Parts: sequence; structure tokens; C-alpha cells
Amino acid sequence: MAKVLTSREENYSQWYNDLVIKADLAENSAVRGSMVIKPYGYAIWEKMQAVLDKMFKDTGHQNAYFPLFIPKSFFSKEASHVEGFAKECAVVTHYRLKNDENGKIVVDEDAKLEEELIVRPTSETIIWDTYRKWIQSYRDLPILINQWANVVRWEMRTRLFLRTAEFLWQEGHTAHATKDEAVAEAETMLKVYANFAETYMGVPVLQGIKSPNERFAGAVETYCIEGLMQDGKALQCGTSHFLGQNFAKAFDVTFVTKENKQELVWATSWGVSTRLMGALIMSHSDDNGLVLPPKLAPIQVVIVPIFRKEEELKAITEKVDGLINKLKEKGISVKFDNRDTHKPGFKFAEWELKGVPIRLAVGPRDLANGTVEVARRDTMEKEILHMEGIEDKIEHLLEQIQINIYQKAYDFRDNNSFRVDTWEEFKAQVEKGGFIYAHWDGTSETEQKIKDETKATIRTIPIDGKFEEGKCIYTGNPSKQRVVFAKAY
RNA sequence: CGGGGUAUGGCCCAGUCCGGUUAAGGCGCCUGCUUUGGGAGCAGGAGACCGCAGGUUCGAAUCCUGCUACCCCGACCA
Repeated sequence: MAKVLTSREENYSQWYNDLVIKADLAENSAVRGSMVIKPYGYAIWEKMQAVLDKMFKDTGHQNAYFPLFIPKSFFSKEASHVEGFAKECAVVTHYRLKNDENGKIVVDEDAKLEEELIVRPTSETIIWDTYRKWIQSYRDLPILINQWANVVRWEMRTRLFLRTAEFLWQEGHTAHATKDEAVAEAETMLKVYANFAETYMGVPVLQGIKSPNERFAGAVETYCIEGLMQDGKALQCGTSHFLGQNFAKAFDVTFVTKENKQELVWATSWGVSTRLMGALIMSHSDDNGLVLPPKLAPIQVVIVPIFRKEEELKAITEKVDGLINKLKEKGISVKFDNRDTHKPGFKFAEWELKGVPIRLAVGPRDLANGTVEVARRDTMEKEILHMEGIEDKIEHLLEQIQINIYQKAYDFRDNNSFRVDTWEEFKAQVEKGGFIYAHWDGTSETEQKIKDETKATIRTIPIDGKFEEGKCIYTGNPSKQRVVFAKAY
């Protein structure tokens, strides 16, 4: 088989870059750091959106849309928030172009904006400025809103899906009357994300909270789900924030309680982005290409006819037409690849590269025997089955593949999670990769020093982590719980 | 923003050191024939102001100057 991908062993990040391009998911654009998401890649994102959107609505949220542009003055109202994002903001300063004396298009300096506009890196500020107008009484609460949007963070170094200057995401922004309710909301959405990652993406994730160093700018507490990629590096797959009353204070959002008292509103925000595409790719795929979980695959079953003459294709088409309908009735997406411009071998390789979970091949031999060749992408196994009742077997096989993909990723994480108790051991393990459960004294200084010396950061402090007395890996100071360290994307 | 590298048909790239007149090859593309159960073969064909702007020269992809873009490594980050 002709090799089109760099192998993972040879160069993991090159493998990833090759795969994104070759599987037709996305490509670099004319704009530095911004990508074009191609139809096949976007189809996966759309499936993710559809599932998540339903999950959000099932938990009581509604969609809305807020502006792309945020007045600079709004942005500077919450001190730690602005500090966190200031260095990566795109700023709009003018609203008109003109021809200069040489006929070149230039910015019209006369069209300077009174107040500069920030291109949103996230929407807390514009949303909380709006919520002030929406909220007067406890009767107006809670507000449970989500928006699907693009945001811009002017990153210095970018990678397709994992970090781009502009990316797509959803951001939920909720307002509550009590602290407990807001905390519960942040935790609920974390569970939604974890459920989505595991059940649909087949990516096992650790759930926990972020250390202060890794916390979202403006949050009181940041919750996260963390996945482990095949190269042993961690990838944050989603975050949910308990924002306390920070934004309510900054934007003066108060409400009157039943007891007629003025109080500040409690807030949360939560988001997942097209970065999930990166997690999906890096969790399951192999040296032959993408491996997609059936629940998110744009095409779940591809049928490749094997034929010499048009009459043969016609006979095969008649035979598989019924099967295609039966599969569609089951809600299974099928592609009949009847192109006569490519040979079967080419198609096999191409659909493997694109990660289609199941491939059926039907040729003259099968027509004679009433059979079909079934190949599954995750294990690359092939078997010949009778056409009779094949649709039930395919439905079942898709479920099996979904389970197997998750199990494989789970086992990988399990085999790459380590408990480490000495600094020497820790440094050695960081080099090898994986999740490292170690004791930490709870201070930002120690975390920073560990990061400076090893590049490993605290990915999460597990929520369901067992409390256990121990000594900090770095300082030897007492610790009550192991936290998870790893090198991260 | 530091350090390194690259720029030549749609893509990968040779040629650049040492200047010389049809800019080589592979992939892909088009046409035809033969093929089709794991990325087909043969024959023919189209496609390039050699990143941009100057300069040196009889002559520049090649030498000089300036610029721009992209990639890799760091600092920053979902």
C-alpha cells in the first residue's frame, strides 16, 4: 500500500498535520493562523454541534447570538479577564478604506472609530453588559443561554484545529440567583461535556478542577475535562467556569430578592471548540488514516462495487439498492461509491484514510454467492457475510466499533497513567509522557517551578480523586491529594 | 518578538555554490486503448511571467540590495 502519511512513530506531529490535510478535514488559508475547514471536516463538526446542541437544550438552555465586536471599554471592566486576554486581541480601529494618490487601497485615517472595538476572544463582557438590562428581579433568573460563534485569539503559533487564530465554538453564559445554583450549573455542564466526549467521541476524559495558574481569566473556579492523546500529551477538551460575582460586579448586574434586597448575580460560562476535532483525530486514528467513531462519522458505511463492465455495475447497483434503503431506514448514513474513475483498491485506501467505520465490497463473486465483504476500520478486520439480514449485523457492528474505539482509548490512558512519588521519577516520566498522579503542595510557586523545569503542568485536580496524605513531589511539603500532571497541547 | 529554514506548473521538488538561451523529474490533470476483489499499465497531451521590487551583466531561477509570505524551534495560549 502506498504510504501517504508520516507514521506516528516517525513523527507524531507531522502525522497529525498530514492526516488533517490528506483526510480532507481542513487546510491552511491565506490568512496566517486561520484555517479553512473543508466539507468533510465540517460535516464532523456539524454532527458534534447537533449532539451538543440537543444536550444543551435538554438541560434547559436556549441559543442566542451576541456581537462579534466588543467595545474596548467593556473589555477592560473585569481586571483579571482583561489581563488574561489583552495580549491576543485583534482590534478594529477604522471603518473605511480609500484610494491614495497612487491608486492604492489604504486605511482612511479620517474614518477612525471613536471607540476601538475588540474582536471577541470570548463574550463574557458583552453578554454581561446585556444581562444587566435583562435582570431586575429574582423572577428573571436563571438565564440559561448558549451561543454558537467564532472567536479570535491572536496566537503566535497555530496548528490546524488544535490552535488557530480564529476558531468555532459554543459558549454558554448563565446567570443565577444563588452561588449554589451557579456552581451546580458549572458542574452539570462539565458532566454534559464528559458524557459527550466519552459516549459520542469515544474519548475518555478526566474530570476535575484547574489549579489557580490554569484557571480561566475572571473565573473563581474552572472545571475541565482532559483527554490523553496517543503521544502521551494531554489535551483540554472542554471547560466550564464558576465565575462567582466577578462579572456581576464589573457590569453592575444586580437583582431584587424575594425579601426585596439588592444582590449581585452569580455567573457561569462554559465552552467547547473545534479543538475537539483535534482530540477526535489524535485519540483514535492510526497510520492508515482517520478512525472515526460511528456516532460522529459523516459516512458510517461505504459500499464499494467491484466491476469490470457497466452491466456488472448495474447488477451490483440493483442488488445493493435494497440494502442501502434498509440501512437508511435504520438511520445509518451510507455512501455508494460507484465512481468508474477509480479502482477499488484506490477507494479502499481513500475511505480508510477518511475513517469510515464500515466498508462493504460487493463484486461478481458476491452476486453469485449472495455475500458481501465487510471490513471494519477500527481493527482492519474483514469477513465475508451473507447478504441476508446484513443490515442488522451492520447496525450491531457500528455499536461494537463505537464501544471498541472507546475501550482502546481507555486502555491506552490506563496504561499511560502513573503514580509517581519522587522528583527524579517524575522528571523521567514527564519525558516519556502520560498522566502523572503526584502530590503537590498546593502553591502556585511550586506549580510554576515544576513547569519551568519539566514543562509539565497540572492538568486537573480530579473531582472524584481520593484524598490521600502525602508529600509534595517538589518541595516535600504536606499534600492531601494527588493531582494530575502532564505535558499538554 | 528571538533563533533557524524555505519560496521554481495544482502538489512534491532538481537546477542556484561555479550565470549561457526548449527549466529536469515524480504525483496529479486531459485524451485514447487495455485494466478493475488493496492506491493500474502503455501511448500521447496541456500546464511555469522561477515569491515581489530594484540592481549588476551581452545574457539572471542562478550574483547583489531591499521587501513580503510561509514553515520549524522557543516565549504565550482553548
